[in-house]
Amino acid sequence: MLSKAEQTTKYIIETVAPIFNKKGYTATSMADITKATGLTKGAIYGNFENKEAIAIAAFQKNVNDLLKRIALHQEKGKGPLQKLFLITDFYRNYDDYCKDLGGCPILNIGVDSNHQDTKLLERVQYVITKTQNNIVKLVEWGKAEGEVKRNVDSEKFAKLVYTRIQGAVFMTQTMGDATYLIEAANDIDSIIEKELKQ
Amino acid sequence: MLSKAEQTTKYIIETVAPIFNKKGYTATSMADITKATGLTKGAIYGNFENKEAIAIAAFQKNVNDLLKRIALHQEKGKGPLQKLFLITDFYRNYDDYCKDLGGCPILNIGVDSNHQDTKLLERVQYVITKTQNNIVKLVEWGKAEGEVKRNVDSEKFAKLVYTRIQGAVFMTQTMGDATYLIEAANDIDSIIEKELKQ
DNA sequence: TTAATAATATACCATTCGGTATTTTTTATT
DNA sequence: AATAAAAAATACCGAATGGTATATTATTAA
Repeated sequence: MLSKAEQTTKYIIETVAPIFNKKGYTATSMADITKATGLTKGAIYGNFENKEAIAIAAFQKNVNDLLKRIALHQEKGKGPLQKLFLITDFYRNYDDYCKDLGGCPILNIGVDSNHQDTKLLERVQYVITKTQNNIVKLVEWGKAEGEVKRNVDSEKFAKLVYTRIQGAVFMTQTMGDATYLIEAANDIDSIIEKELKQ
Repeated sequence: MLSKAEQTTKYIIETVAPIFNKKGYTATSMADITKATGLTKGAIYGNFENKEAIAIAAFQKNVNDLLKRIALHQEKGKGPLQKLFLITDFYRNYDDYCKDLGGCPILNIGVDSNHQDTKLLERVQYVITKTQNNIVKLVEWGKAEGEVKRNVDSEKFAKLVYTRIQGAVFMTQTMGDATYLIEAANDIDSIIEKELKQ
């Protein structure tokens, strides 16, 4: 059972996560936070050391939710190739997923934290690296299973996939046009078909 | 000849452009501006209506410079295909180009202005649309010259190119790794070779 | 050279900023 | 129900915020 403080901490993070994601670190004020939560500064600073700690917790929350959802979506398939297709499939509806968050946290905080907050930037870099490694593992698993050609450069492929997706995320988000993401997903799928599949 | 005020205006924009590009609209303060320019608020507000006007002028400056450089680079080639290759070639060194600016203005201001400043966002959207249209025109010109296959979807190709590049820009910028941009350029080049070339 | 005008500096405005010490309220334990 | 401990509210801090009215200085044209 969660203590009162733990409940409040959780409530603050959940309430404030989309605000930090939309406005960025500096542009989000303590007033924004107290107003949104209905709590006073005393309550906020009783649960967090400072504003940066709230921002980091908010980003972490958004990312954890995201990674869980991707992992969950992948469970629908069994082999490495099926799971790869399910990753691109997840991003087909990523625009909808992000709407509640106020945009993609990796993109938003990645850009916002650059030149501004090293701690946050490092966390973004960590998540990107981890996600790319997951793709690498799937490809290597695919090779072991005989589903994927042995000569495929898994690292290069993972970079391509993630870069292609994040580009589409940016375009969809700033142009307000979801077709960028859908076309990116289709594009990656056909690369898998043509260049990976054994 | 530029009047005193015009000189000052130009000086302010040039000085302040990288600051807004790095920190974003809200995080850039008037104090940042007066400190960087060595001018007082009187001088700044004598030349600009408000902070937003400075931010817009700064973004416009960064974009105009960028578009000029791309246009200049394209002049090195003659036909439509050569000019297409020169676009991707420009982005091979885009990381260097952006270092003085403090990042890619399209990416930075696109993300920063979303949910924050409609005027700025609209300008970003305009630049993206214009740049994509330039690629469309090159492909169509290529068809007319017989250099490009008739069945190529020029709109789709332009979206792919721009999305692929902006994704690489984001990755290069946040991971501090220029290979993303280089691999994206190589990737697009081989797409041109395989799918566009007659 | 002088007068009109344009450009910049100064001093100040109310408001908001992130943060904190203290008081009050709520919760949990006996 | 009484008490100790935890959590939240209040009231405040100095500094910084964007913006402005006015004073001063520099430029320009007659």
